[in-house]
Amino acid sequence: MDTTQRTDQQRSADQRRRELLEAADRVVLRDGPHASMNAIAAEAGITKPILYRHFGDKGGLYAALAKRHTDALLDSLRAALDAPAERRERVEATLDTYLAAIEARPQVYRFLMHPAEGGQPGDPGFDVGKHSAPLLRRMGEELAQVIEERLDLGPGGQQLARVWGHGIVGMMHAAGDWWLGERPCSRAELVRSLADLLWGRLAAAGDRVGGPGF
Amino acid sequence: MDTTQRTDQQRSADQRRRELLEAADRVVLRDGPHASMNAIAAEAGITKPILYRHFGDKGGLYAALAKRHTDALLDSLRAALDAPAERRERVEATLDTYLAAIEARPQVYRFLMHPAEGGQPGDPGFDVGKHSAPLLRRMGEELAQVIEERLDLGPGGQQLARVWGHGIVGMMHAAGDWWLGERPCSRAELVRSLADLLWGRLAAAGDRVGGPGF
DNA sequence: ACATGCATGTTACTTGCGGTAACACCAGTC
DNA sequence: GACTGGTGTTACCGCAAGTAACATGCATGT
Repeated sequence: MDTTQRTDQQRSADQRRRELLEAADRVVLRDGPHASMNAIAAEAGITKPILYRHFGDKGGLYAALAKRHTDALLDSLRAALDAPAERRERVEATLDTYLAAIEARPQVYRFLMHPAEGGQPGDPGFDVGKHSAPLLRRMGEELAQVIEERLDLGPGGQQLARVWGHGIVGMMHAAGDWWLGERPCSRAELVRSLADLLWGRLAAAGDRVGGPGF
Repeated sequence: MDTTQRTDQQRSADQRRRELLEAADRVVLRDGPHASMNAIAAEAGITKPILYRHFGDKGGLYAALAKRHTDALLDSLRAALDAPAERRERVEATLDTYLAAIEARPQVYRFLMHPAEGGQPGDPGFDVGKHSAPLLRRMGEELAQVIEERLDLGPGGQQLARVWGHGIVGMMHAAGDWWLGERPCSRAELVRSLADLLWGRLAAAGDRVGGPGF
């Protein structure tokens, strides 16, 4: 077994894989998550079985595709999270980074959020929590880690950080999703409003005249 | 055209529709969102074409099904939101109501959150925002309305309330989804942590030793 | 009584997609 | 020149969505 040959083959295989992923990317970007394996294969200039040899099944391809974009987005977010500025500014930068990303490529975003597969055909249907958008989970965990590292939350802080991580990510996601659909305001306003929410303005707001507040 | 006859037919049709929906409910609860039209028809003791006559297509059936559960859940949430207590207590009650619901029937919850269809086959693929879980949207709008009605948020308050409504719902959803999968703590603890987040504890927390905070 | 609607139900089909089996080609290696 | 391993193909299976086309029960109008 020659090492150089093996390396060459490996490199070429990886190269091929990357090409296939880029083709798949184009198709998903054009057709949305409904893209069929046939269409992807055609875009790549080949036929289905090759895709299956490389990625196992559709879930595998989608997972690989999702990983690429998720990694890229997470890198951006980490950069915003690590910027040298005070807390509020960092939070706003992170929110804005995420929103800018989904605004720039809504198709990709939509694909990442709704893989809509994940469950093996033979599953006894009860895997809630595992399949819902891995991107959200990864972002949640990442943010949780940052929070836990940098904030002093007292006893039980680690768990609190995880809850907050997932909660904040979910807030960002849902608000972004809604905003992307209705565009009721500018991105900057949205960022500001969300940061205000996280800064406790909900608790601080006064009651309206006429009854007890929410 | 006799009115009584028409009414009778209508009533019977509605009755049938309800029966079909309940059968579909059972199947979805048992098999998850992968339930096939054949399976649902079999459960109802009939065959496919009848389902299609009643609901148009699978999306129609799923939409009808989702509406039932969404309405039910929203009623519960409204009750929690309207309880006679102070703001923090209401928020906690609302969070707890939602979490209790998804905890009690994860299959239903999962079905509601991942319809995974929605787009017409002929769509020119760019309807981001419309298809992602109608339940989240409805809850967001509902909460926004409550917030706007009861809180004095100053100028731009209406828009702020909408952002917050969707944001809070998203936070609740994502945290609940994660919690349901990992069960890292009790429901009460989760509720408390999320309420703390909304109450500004993130902004108030002190930096950890060794560097600027998040 | 008989024909006319009309809703309800069926069987049998088409279409399209995920996934696979079997075969063909084209390097390099012994 | 036979052997091996990777790349590629065509042709197929299974399954689920969705659709004709036909059959039946039951009220009505003449």
